[in-house]
Amino acid sequence: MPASPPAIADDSSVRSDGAVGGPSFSPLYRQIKGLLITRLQAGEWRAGEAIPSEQELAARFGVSQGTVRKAVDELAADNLLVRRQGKGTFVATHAEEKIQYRFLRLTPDKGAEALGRQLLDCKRQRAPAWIAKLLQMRAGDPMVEVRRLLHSGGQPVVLDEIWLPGDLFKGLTAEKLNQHRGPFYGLFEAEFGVHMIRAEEKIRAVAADADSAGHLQVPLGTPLLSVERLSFTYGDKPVELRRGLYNTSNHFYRNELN
Amino acid sequence: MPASPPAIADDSSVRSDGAVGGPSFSPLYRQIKGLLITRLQAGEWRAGEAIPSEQELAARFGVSQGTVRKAVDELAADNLLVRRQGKGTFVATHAEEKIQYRFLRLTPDKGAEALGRQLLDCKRQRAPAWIAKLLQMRAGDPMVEVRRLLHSGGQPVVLDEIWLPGDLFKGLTAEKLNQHRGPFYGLFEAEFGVHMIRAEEKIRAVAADADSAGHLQVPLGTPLLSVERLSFTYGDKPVELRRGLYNTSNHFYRNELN
DNA sequence: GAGTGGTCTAGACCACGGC
DNA sequence: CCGTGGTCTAGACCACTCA
Repeated sequence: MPASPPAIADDSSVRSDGAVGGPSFSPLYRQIKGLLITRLQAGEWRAGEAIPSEQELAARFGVSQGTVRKAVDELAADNLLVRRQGKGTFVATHAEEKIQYRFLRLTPDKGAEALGRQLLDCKRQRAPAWIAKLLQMRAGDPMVEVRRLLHSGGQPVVLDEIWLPGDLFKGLTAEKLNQHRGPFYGLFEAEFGVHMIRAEEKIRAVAADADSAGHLQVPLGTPLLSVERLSFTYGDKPVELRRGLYNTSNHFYRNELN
Repeated sequence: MPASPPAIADDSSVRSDGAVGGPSFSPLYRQIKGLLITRLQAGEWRAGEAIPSEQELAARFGVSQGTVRKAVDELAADNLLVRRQGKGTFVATHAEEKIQYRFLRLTPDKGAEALGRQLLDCKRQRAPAWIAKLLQMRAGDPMVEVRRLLHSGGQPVVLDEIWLPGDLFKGLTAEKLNQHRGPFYGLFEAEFGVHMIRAEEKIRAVAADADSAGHLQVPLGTPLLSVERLSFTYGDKPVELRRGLYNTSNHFYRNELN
């Protein structure tokens, strides 16, 4: 194929012109990236599975391997895909990763104790307005509410409240959550096909109230880290709201700035 | 130049072999990247200035433009360089950026008030052991200590303590800090040639003590966000330690997870 | 040894910015 | 108009994994 202007042989309408009023230009590799995201979203390949080789994708889309490569490069940089030389390119997963809890930035001051989990509660309710708004639902829509504790070295460290859209997590029960090993996000992928690919957190310092002080075994009024997390799947669709209270007397929240 | 194995025509010894005991392999573009970092570190191009064009660098290093491109791509991803189509590639700077305070993650709950600064203190001291350790100095080495407040809408929001190696910041005085407009990091680049390119933060919730409560105008014991930041220049050399206490009643610390 | 991703090259053409 | 970075292609060869 000679160096013809961007045009994809597969499907979906794409443009290469700079027509007035539009996004004005989208390089080929971004269009390929978009197609791949669509496929991922549709569940064409499951979490942890390999996607087709670059050669095969190039043939399928009617572009050169280099163009597919650049699309895959970006998806790997976005943590949607994982490249493994000699083996292939795989759909990123929260399960079976060496780093458990990919989104949890809590670090112990010393040591590296594994975290223990204790489920407190799991019930279905109607979404209050403020949660519905963040999850882009309507107030009163069905919602799942989960409460749990994370322990480190026998001491409770994190009290989490988790809210999920009811229609996406239909069969979710306390039993399922208890049976499952590893992070919830692994379960969400395997059982409900929901991939968390990105999240935004808002962090504040707050004083422990009666409930949190009780669960975290600290005096009333103890300063705690409040971490409000909104997680997104493909297409920037919010699918989980979480509010964690962290006891930071022996742990800290680690962050890297670039 | 035919497709000969990696070998740089410019200078510096590089290897392409997989000899036992070494790092075993370093692609050409990474070696180029290393050379560019060396140049940046040496101050060959100042903050905000353009570096030579890709063609020129390719000629200088005796590699193809594509290889230089990949090196520059990584440096841009690391925020050491900024690409501007049609204009050139520039050395990243904390000054004259639209986003002031590149490393400050504090966000107001509503509005977007500009931050006011108030210098409290600037004195030269001898480094205590714990600071010296983090800054990779010896205890007792000369050190500059700065204290300042950040205001938002007339209210104090952040109390910062900043520690800098004395030998790197020789002429730093309260007067200089007060005269300067914009973030300290801009001044550090222009006056002392010190570029902050990366930082690590440890975040905790703490209770306001007498000093911080006074400066932030909150009751004693108010929960505050404690943000300890260690900043690095080229070569992962730590050059600034900072401890900020944030009043999070009307602001939050924003973070993005990928 | 076959198949995968990873590197390097060379050349053509496009988009953008400023003269 | 020219020079810059940005895209796309085609082909060669290298490094890694696994059967």
